[in-house]
Amino acid sequence: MKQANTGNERRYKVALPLPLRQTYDYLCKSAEPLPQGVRVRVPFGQRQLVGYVVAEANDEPPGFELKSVAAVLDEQRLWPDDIWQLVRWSSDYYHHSLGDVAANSLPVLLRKGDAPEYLTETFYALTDLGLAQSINDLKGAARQQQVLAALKHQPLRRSDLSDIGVTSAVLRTLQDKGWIEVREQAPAKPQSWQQKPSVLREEGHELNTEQAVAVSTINQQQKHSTLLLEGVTGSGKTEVYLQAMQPVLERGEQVLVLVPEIGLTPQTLQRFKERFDVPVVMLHSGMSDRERLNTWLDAKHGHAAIIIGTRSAVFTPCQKLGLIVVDEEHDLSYKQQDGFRYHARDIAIKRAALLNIPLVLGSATASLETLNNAVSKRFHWLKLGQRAGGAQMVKHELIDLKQQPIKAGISKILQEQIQVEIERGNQVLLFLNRRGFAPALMCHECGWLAQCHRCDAYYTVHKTHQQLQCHHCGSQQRIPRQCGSCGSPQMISHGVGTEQLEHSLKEMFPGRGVLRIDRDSTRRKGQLDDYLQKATNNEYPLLVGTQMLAKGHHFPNVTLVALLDVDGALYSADFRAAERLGQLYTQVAGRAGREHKAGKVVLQTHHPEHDLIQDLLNNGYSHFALTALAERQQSELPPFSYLALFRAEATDRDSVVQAMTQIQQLMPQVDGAFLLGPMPALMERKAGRYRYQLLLHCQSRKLRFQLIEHLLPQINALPLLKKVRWSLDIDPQDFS
DNA sequence: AGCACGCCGACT
DNA sequence: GTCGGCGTGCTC
Repeated sequence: MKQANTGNERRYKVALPLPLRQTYDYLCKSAEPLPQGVRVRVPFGQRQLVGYVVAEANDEPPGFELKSVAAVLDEQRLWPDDIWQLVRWSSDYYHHSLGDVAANSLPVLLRKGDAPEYLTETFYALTDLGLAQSINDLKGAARQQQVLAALKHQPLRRSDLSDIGVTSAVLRTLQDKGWIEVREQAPAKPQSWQQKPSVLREEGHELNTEQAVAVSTINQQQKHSTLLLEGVTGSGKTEVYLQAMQPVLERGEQVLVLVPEIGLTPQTLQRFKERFDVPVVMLHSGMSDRERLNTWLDAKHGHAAIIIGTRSAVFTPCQKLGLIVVDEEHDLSYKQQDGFRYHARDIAIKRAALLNIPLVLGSATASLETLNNAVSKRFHWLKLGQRAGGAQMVKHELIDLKQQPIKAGISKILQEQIQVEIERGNQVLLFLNRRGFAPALMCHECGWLAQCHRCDAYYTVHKTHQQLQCHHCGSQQRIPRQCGSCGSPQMISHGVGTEQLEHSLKEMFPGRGVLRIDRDSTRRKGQLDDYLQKATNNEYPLLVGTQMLAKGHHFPNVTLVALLDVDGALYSADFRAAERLGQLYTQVAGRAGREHKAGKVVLQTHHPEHDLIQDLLNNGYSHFALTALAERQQSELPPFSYLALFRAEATDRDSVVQAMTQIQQLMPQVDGAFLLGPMPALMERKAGRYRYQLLLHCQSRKLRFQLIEHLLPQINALPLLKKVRWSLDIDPQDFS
């Protein structure tokens, strides 16, 4: 073996997990050059960081003394080629620090420098001496006899032995005799699933024509292609996924399934496990760091056949990946909203292209980006129109709030309809996207509204805690007894939130149970699952909830769903608001009347004549979305242009505006690109900071890339940009 | 991002 | 007199 100090000293470019888009040079002695991507522990200022080798440096060395790598953590890079390429591509595409992208793509323990190994566990095993013992010679020692018998086939964990009643004393005795020994080893992995005679545990369901076409189209793909599987709730998307996965698994290839954050339920996992006799693993936020690393290793080494996970799972290495599925591809949780602002769906598409494998995007309410790709034939477009299992189609109704008496946000007509349904023993689901008791506290005498001191927003009234809360910065205070302006004691709440809705429903329908599901009522761990279970079991006739109730849950007994207030989305400053309302409406409609009951969806609005609403209700999401797409084309918005959003915030307004103006002035005049702003964010002041934005529109991704690459070094050289907090968002989804 | 250095207010 | 607030500047 070569001595380390006989190696040559080389200089390396190292990417660090910082928001800085630059590498740092370090020296390292080794016989062979370090491969790209290898983790190194390096001194950085006063601390030590885990960095990633980018390349051996061959430029002019800097004029100061370099530090040396403290430890080389890997012999080879941790990522297989496709993931390493994906990491590099993402860093370019999002103009984000390579070190931070690399760190984000790894489980926490690897980020911190741990070895990419399963945690070893303590096992007890027979020694050669122990193996030679005749068990029958131990007639007087039943426990010892039991241990020897148990260990005869394989080593066991301490906990396995405890389970069969073995005490430490017995083990000690056997150890002293030299018959058993303690071994540190990784847990045994099951026999490789690729060798199994059949990957199926149970046969698939019979497919309708559309499903069968979808499955066979997916299975015909020999190389990379993206397929949009468009189907309303209940049309049997999951069954298509399952049957499309079967031949992939039979070839011994893995499947990666991405799901939205809250869509990751035990039921999802169960469905896969019931169908396939292969190892299924899940990556989600509830797992410990160690569990996540184990799962990551299972995927990388091919022990896991099906890998299900949320956004960050798109970077999970796989030994032999054959198919990627992105379920509910329109879901916002695929876009990371801070730091490395990537979109997991887009990265998944890139990954499938790199691996030359098919990718299925599933949604009842495809995003306009995806829909446009389907329309222009870049994606295969597979449609499931029928509701599987014969569930009946839902009816819909618009209630014009202008002509209605309203109580706690519920119109008279709606109240009557609720009454009818609950008397029949059915459940009713009411959506209101505003938690708390009321969205404002107002003085009855002078109209003064209690406003957050740190944000451009009103306080929300929370009666249960007797508090005013700001939903934007989290500040809270006691409900004042007097008006802050005229001193009048007549303070009244203004508007309706879910908390008030719950109270009012209890008064309107005495003796009927009301279950409220929102962030406030489900704060405790496990509470959400518990409530969802109670809702599914028909324990409450009345269900009240915010958006979090809209996705992925099946309430078979719900026959009436109402969106209490959709006006906000109709005249929003955010050009995506209408698309989201269409998605919410369609998702919610899918909640009503499944199984064997007819369902109805009711929308309450002051603008029943609004084109968007009319289109949505009369022609359905697809038509609505195509109309919206045409409008986007007219106004050159995504997906017909490519956006980049510069955000900046600081405690004083002038610095922010000036900083943004300086960026604006750096921007060259180019055909096919224009810059909008500086403009204040939708909420100009939040948590005591002023926030401004600059929006870059480009005709092509290439132009956007070039412009930003041109701008970034200049921006970094501006002194004022060091005084404000700024960030860059590629393909922004949210303009708040 | 951290972490240190630095210069101004309420406390054992 | 000091502890600590977060503004500013730097990290190979």
